[in-house]
Amino acid sequence: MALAWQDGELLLAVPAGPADDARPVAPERYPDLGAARDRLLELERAGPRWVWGDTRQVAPHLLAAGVRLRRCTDLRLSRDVLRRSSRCRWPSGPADDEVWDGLQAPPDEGVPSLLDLPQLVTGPTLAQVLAEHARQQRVLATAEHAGRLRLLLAAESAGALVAAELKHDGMPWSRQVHDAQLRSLLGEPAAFGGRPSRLEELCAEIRGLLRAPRLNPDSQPELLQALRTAGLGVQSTRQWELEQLQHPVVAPLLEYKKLSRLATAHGWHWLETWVRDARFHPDYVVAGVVTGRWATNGGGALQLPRQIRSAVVADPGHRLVVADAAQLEPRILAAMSGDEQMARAGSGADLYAGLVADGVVATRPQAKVAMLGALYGATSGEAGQLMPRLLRTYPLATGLVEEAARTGERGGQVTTWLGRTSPPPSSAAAWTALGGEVSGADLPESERRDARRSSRDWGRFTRNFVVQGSAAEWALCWLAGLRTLLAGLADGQGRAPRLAYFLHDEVMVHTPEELAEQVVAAVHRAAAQATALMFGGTPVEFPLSVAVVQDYGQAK
DNA sequence: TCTATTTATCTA
DNA sequence: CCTGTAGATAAATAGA
Repeated sequence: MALAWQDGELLLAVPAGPADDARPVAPERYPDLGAARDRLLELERAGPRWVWGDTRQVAPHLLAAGVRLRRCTDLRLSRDVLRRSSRCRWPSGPADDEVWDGLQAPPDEGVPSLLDLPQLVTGPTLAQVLAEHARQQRVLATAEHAGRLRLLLAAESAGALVAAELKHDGMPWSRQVHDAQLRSLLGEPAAFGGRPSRLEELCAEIRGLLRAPRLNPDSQPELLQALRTAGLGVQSTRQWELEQLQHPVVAPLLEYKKLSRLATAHGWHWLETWVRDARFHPDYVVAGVVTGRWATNGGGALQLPRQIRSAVVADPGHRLVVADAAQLEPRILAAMSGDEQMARAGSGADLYAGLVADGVVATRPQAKVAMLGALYGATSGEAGQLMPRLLRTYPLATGLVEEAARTGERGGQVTTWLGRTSPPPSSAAAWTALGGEVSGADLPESERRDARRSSRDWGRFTRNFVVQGSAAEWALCWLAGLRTLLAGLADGQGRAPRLAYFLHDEVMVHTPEELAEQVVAAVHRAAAQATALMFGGTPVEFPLSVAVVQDYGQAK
């Protein structure tokens, strides 16, 4: 069931017979989405997987028309995965590269309407959509672990639908609570974009203490100069370095920096820009991070400071169900590597407590440091010291990330559980230089040192890639499954729970109060489904911490 | 004057 | 010998 915008029309290719019947069919043509709406809903009843070029160009208009389709294949996202994956061979030769590589997110001009669609949308033609889909199916037919790749593409495409819905539905946001919180922390806002009153007070205090009456504390060079003139031998103005100092200016300066950050990143200007109709409408970028995590375009949705989370308030008669996957990355590592010892350590709700029980470390904070050190590639400090025991106790789990690191250091590429492959290292020169040692023998020492360093840097990247990327896949499967389960829920008045937020390993659902317990159950079911889909009968558990709250500030 | 980089701080 | 991953965002400043 393929769909494309072409020459100002909506074209629909509906297969005449069974899926393997390749007879060409004449496309159905509609002048706009409104005209096609009833036909789309009729076809949707059979539960098809819709195929289109780019969800960003289709879903906003479907949502504006009140149409929520269940399943799709986003050919742009699928193509990006398949072209890079080491589990399959992308064919060489002409492949409409310029069409697919040039796809841009449509401009964000408020709510899309039914009428202005054809002008806004430029994308692949229906013929190009069908050709690309056929190409991807051929590639999948001969792929290794094709089932995993298909799961990844389905999850990624479902994620694209979720991202569009999150933006459309928005996150409940209380201007009143946000404004009150800003006023209590920052004081009165300034009329002409100047500093809020509390920041102005702190600025005056800092200027007095440093005897620098014209100092702008937002200017790093000016501030550094002023600190040195006051006799403080600092190298930077970073928080951790300032904290070491014994000087009356430190306290107001640190407070100024913290509040200044809040004012500029999530202050009144942010509120005006991003919140309308009591909803925050963030612009998520699916697979915007190389590891497959999501990114955002403006609005800072993935960096909402804890200070203002209490402004996320459920509507009257509603609740927020906030769930996060506890210690997701180490558990993913245990499942991927089949490390039964680590699986046992994670059999309770707290994997770090399990590490203590295994005698690897003495305390829970040490367990956390050691585990993160293994995932990130720490070699020194406390994490480095704890590493030998971790390696000995969990040889399979730690072996997997060590191997990924070695591969990266050699300039190789690594692949996640479902099949997303890391990019090749950027500067080929560094690898030949390192390379090994043979060809690099006549290079100056400084260049060999640079090469060794970038080799190790890349090793840390590939080490983390396999775990972060596979965790992102689990989270995507969880999210997609939850979306499907939520679609079946509604209260007596036809009100439905809606996904409201997604943050790497955390989801939020905005739901009518009487459905809250069903949503909690759905969140758990979706997690169990994600685990089974990805890892079959793994002994590794993926516990959630779930809270039903009135506002986001009450969660965690 | 406009664009690119640096610095700092926020998130998992 | 090296000194833990992935990002976004804004303001100030450096450079064309």
